Amino acid sequence: MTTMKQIAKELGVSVSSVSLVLNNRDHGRIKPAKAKQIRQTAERLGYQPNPLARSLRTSKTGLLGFISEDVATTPFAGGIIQGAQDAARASGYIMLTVNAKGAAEEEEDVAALRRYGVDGFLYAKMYNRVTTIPDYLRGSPIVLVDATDADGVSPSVEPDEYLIGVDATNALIRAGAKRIAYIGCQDPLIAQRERSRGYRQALKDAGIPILDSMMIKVGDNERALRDVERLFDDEHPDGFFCFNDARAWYVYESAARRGLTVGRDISVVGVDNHLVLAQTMTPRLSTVALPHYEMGYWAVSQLVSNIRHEHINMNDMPETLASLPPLGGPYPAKIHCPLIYKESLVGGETD
Amino acid sequence: MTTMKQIAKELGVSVSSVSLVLNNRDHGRIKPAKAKQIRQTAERLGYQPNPLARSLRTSKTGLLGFISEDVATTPFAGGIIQGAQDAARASGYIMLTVNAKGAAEEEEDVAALRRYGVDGFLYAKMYNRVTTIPDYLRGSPIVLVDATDADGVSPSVEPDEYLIGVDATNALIRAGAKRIAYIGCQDPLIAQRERSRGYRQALKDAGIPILDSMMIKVGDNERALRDVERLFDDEHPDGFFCFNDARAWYVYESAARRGLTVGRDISVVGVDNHLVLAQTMTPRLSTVALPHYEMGYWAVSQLVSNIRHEHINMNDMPETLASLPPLGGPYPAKIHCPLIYKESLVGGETD
DNA sequence: GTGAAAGCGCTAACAG
DNA sequence: CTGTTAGCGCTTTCAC
Repeated sequence: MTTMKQIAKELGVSVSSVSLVLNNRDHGRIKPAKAKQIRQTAERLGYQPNPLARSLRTSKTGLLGFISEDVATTPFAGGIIQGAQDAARASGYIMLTVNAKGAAEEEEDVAALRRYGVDGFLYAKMYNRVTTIPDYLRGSPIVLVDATDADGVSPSVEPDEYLIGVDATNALIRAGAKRIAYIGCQDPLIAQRERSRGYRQALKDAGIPILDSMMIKVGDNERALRDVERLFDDEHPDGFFCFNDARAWYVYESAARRGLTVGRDISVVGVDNHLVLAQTMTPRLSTVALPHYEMGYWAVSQLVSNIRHEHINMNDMPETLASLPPLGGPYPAKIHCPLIYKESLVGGETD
Repeated sequence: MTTMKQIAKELGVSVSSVSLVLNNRDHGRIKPAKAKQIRQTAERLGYQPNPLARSLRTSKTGLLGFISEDVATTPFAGGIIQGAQDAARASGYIMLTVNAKGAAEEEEDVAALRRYGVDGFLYAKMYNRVTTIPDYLRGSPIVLVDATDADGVSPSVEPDEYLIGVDATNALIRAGAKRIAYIGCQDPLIAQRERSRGYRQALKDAGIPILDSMMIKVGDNERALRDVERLFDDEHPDGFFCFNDARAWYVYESAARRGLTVGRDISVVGVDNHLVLAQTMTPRLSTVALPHYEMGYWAVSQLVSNIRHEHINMNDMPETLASLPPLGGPYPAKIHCPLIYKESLVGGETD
C-alpha cells in the first residue's frame, strides 16, 4: 500500500500538497504542473487512500450499517441486500451487515457498528411492518427498509401493496377470468390488508361483484389445503389471486386433484415471496414480484443523500430504478417502490 | 465516545498506562491498585475502544470480507451469511459483505475491502463447485464456502453430498418403500453426482436392485413434469428421492393428478434447496437440509483461527456445531459439514 | 511501575 | 502557492 508520504517524498513535496491534490481541493492552491505530477505518481504507484486513517480525522468512514432480522430464513433478504450493496458501491460506500436474533443482540451489534463509526444505518424488516426505531439507534442517519416508522419521522422504503392487489386482479380480469378468488393469509399484515383492498378496488372498477365467499384467509397447513379445496368445490373460481407462493401451491394441488390445469382451465397470479413455483412453473404461473432489490437500492440512495445532504442523482441509477418518480425532497418520509412483473401469461395455452 | 485520553486525564495518569491496563498487558507493569482504578473509570465512562484507530497501529481491523455471488437469487445465501455472522460476532469480528456480478466487479470489491484492511476473506459460492481462487485474492487468509479449491490448497467448507444421498435413500427404505426413484437434475453438479452415488450405495447396502429406469435427470420446465409423469406410469415407484424442491414439486403435481397422496400412497424426501414445499407441506414432505448456516459458521471459525494462528475453541460453538468432529489441524484443507434433518415423517399418516 | 514521545495515514488550520 | 504543525485514538518503545 503506497501512502501519501511516499508520494510526497518521491516528488520532494509536502504531504499536505499531496492530500489537497488527491482530494481535488487544489483549485487555485497548488500549481497545475505540480498537481499533475502528483496525480501521475499517485497513479504510477497505484496509490489507494486509506479510508480508516482518513476517518480518524474526518469521522466519516464510508461504512454503512445494515441491520436485519431473519436473513437466514427468508428468501427476500438477498434481494434487499443486493440492492443495498449495489447502491452502496455506486456511492463509494461499503456495508457492514449484522443480523440480530433479539433486541439484546441487536443493541450489542449496533454498539459494535457504532464503534466502527458507520455513517448511517439501514434498518430492514423482512416484511412490511409498523416499527418503532429503538432508542439505541436514534441520533444517526437511518432509513427503514420494508418497514413503516411508527412515529412517521424516519424515512422508509416500502412496497406498494395496494397496487399489487389492483394489478394482480386486473391481470386476471384481462385474462378473461370471471370468478376471481382471493387466497389471503391469516396474519394481520399490512400486505394482507392492502392487497385485499386492491383486489376489491379492481373488481369494483371492473363492475364485478365482490363476494365474501370468494375471499378466504388461510394459514400454512393441511387445513389451508382443505379450505382451498372447499372454495374450489363451492364457488368454482376460474381465477386466483394468491397472497404468496405457499397459497398458490394449495391452488395447484387442489386443481391437480380435480383434473384442472393451471394456465388452461384456471388462471393464477401469485406474489413471489418465494421462488420455487415461479422457477418451475412459469409460464403457467404469473407472478408479481415484490421490489426487494429496488427497496434496498433506494434505501441506501436515500441514506447516502441524507448523510451528504445531497439530492439523489437519478443518472447513476440502474435503468429500472431511474424510471421511478423522483423523491419529494431531501428527507422524504416514505418512498413507495414500484412493482416488477414477470411472465404475464395468465390463462394462456398450456404448452 | 470516551477515549483513553479522557480516562487518563480524569485519573491523572498517562495514556500508555490506560492502554496497557485496558488491553490486559499490565501484568507486573502497572500497580494493581492503579489498574483497578483505571478499569473502574473506563467502565463508569462507558469506554469503548476505537478499533479503527487501533488498526492504524496494529494493522488488524477486526473486519472480515465476505465475497459472494448470487446472494440475490438464492435462498441459500441467508443461512450462510447468518452462520458466518454469528461466528464473527462470537469472535469479535464484523463482516463486510460484497456481492459481485462479474469478475471485474469482484476485483473492484476486493480492492475496496483491502483498503478497509480486512483481516481475511470468505469466498462463498451458492452451490458446491470446483473453484479457482482469483489472483487478486491470493496472499490473504481465505476460506472457501460451499466450494472446492481447484488447487486443493485453501481451506474450504462443503456439505457432504454423498451422505445426503445415502441418508435420504435410507429414510425411504425405512419408511417401507420398495420401489425407490431418484429424481435428479441435468446439470453436472457435484451435488448431483454425489447424491446419486449415495442413492446407489444405500440401495446396494439394502440389497435392492439398482435400476437405471428409476433414476431420471430432469430440468426445470414442462418437459420435466412430463418425464416425472412417465416415470410414475412406467415404474410405479412408491418412494422418491428428489434432488431439490423443484423436483419434489413435479412429484407432487404428478401424484395429485393420479389421485395419489404423498405421505399415504407414496413417500417423498427432498433436499430443501428451496423452502416453499418444506414450509407448506410438512409433515407430508421429508426434507434433508443442506448445512448452510453451519458452513458459514465453520468457515468463519476456521478463518479466524487461521488469522490468529489459534485452534478453534469448541466450547464457544452453538450446540449443533459443538458436536461436530474437531478439525484436523490448524489449517485443514477441507471440512465436511454434517446434515440437518427435518420432520422425518416419510410415508406416515396423512393427517 | 510509569510517563513521555513517536508514529500509524490522513486532514486541516495556519504561516509564510 | 506551498510547507509546517497539530492532532484524530491508539500502541509501543524507551527513558526515568
